[in-house]
Amino acid sequence: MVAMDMRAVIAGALGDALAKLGIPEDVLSGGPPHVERSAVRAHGEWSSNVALVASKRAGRSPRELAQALADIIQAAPPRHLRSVEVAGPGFLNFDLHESWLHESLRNIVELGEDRFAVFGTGNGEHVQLEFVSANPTGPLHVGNGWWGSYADALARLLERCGWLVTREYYVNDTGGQIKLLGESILASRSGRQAPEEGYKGDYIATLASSYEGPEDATAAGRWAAERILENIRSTLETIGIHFDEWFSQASIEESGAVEETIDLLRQRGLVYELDGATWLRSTQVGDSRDRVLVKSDGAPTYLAGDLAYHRNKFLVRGFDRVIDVFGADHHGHVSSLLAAVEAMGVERGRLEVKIGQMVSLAEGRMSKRAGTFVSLDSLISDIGPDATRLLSLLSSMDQAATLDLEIVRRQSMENPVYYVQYAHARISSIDRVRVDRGITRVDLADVDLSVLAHERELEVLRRLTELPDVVLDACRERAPYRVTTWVRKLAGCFHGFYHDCQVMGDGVPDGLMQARLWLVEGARIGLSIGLGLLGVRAPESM
RNA sequence: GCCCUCGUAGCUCAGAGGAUAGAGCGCCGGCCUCCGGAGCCGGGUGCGCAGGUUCGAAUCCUGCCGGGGGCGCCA
Repeated sequence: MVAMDMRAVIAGALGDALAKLGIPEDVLSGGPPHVERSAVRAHGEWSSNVALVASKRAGRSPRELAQALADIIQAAPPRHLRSVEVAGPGFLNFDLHESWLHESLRNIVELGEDRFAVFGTGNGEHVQLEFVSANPTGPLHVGNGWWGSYADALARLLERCGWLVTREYYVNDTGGQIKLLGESILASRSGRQAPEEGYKGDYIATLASSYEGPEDATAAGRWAAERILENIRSTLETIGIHFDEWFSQASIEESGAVEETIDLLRQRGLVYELDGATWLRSTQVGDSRDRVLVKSDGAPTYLAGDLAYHRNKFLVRGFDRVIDVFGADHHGHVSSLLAAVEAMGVERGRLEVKIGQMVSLAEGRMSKRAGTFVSLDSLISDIGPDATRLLSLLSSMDQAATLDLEIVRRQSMENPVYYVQYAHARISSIDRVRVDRGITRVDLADVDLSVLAHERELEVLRRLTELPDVVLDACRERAPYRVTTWVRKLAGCFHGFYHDCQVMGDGVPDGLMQARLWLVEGARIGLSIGLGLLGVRAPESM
């Protein structure tokens, strides 16, 4: 069954009313009509701007048109409608009877965690999500965790909205960086000075002490990269990030796919030779400068490998859509990638590149040079996996963020992680008390929900009804932090309810207790879905 | 210099064409015969600047100012 959709009910009533006035719905000036939740309670539960956008077409003033629509709707009101009023410049405000919220709660409980706020928008299309993809030359930093948490939460949103998602890590296991890594290992092993620009962390010495392979930079580099990658994998596992595929750059270079890709681009007249190197004429497809594909020493550039990789994604494996999530430091790479992929014949729009902004810590700049580099591992052991995820998903990834660790170290309400998890723990606690007292929850069908009339109760219910919109918006906007914002609001409503409305107790009549038990169950479902999307545990006790 | 991105409360951030711009922290003050006080309630400040589009702009467009990032035969 489908969750009750009040927007559809109201939009339907408006459509019928417009039809009665002889106004076609599809050609309105001033943009599409909206039916949305009122920002202010005094404006009813829902409101619509339809009279504002249709007034020119109708040849009547917005308020006049709104009144005409209101009259028609009043004459045959849809279910749950208490009143419809014209307000402001011509808004229609719909005030609903609380039965709307009671029916919604029934729907939510019946659908449950697995079906409430689930959509088929993606239609089973296959999306490849590439993220983290950090060079296996050192431990992950805080930014990798931040962008990784973003991407993984986005994957969960896409899955809930009907896409099939492959999570993939592109492993830069070849090229100059690996050789440099190997040189650093070899230098450390024999007590020599690390090479200029080489890798110098403690992990280099640790690795070097157990390296028993040949005195060959590439061999040593590959050996070290494998071990570092294993550590990266396990770090990501601790914050709930699991990849379906670890795609090796070396494998694509060795397979001949790079040459095939360059041939493909050459056929389109986009490749030329200069100074012994092979160049991509990317300026012809919208880039700011041409780029080298094959260096004069014969080795392919990172771009060439990446283009072959993207050709593989689209033209070999046939993903319908690809989303790359890169850190801000990969920014310079984006325009050439987009341009070249389009030049391969992949329609613009099938490749999306999301760039995460830089992250800093409130208690000190994060800088490799200054030696204040903070590893993701140390962050996780400091504040825990849940806080690491939630902190990363607190705000938009488009904005450079400052993480305040002091707050999430506290075990109190100021800490958003505790705030939302505690709400869930309280729900579980209520259920434990219920069982201890031998109270049975009556079948929902036999419970009268109309006794839920306290403002605290209604707030929780209203919030719950927003979740489907939140999921859809967050997915479409690629903005998982919107789920976080909602979860925090729901938790807030729940704490307020819990404070003012005792569920079980001497003064609480049986009927009200039963209704409240179901409200608590609804809140549990909403919190579980939200936290699940964020990859944050929903604990039963804390 | 060019490209991208972001400027919202003292701080960290929501709001992304709608009506009176919201939270948390910090600061001040209330509330414990109560399923977990790890909580709840109240108190006030703000859309970087200037134009434009629109019935309506924090939101879209242009310019400027400011922060961050990028512009390698590195990845």
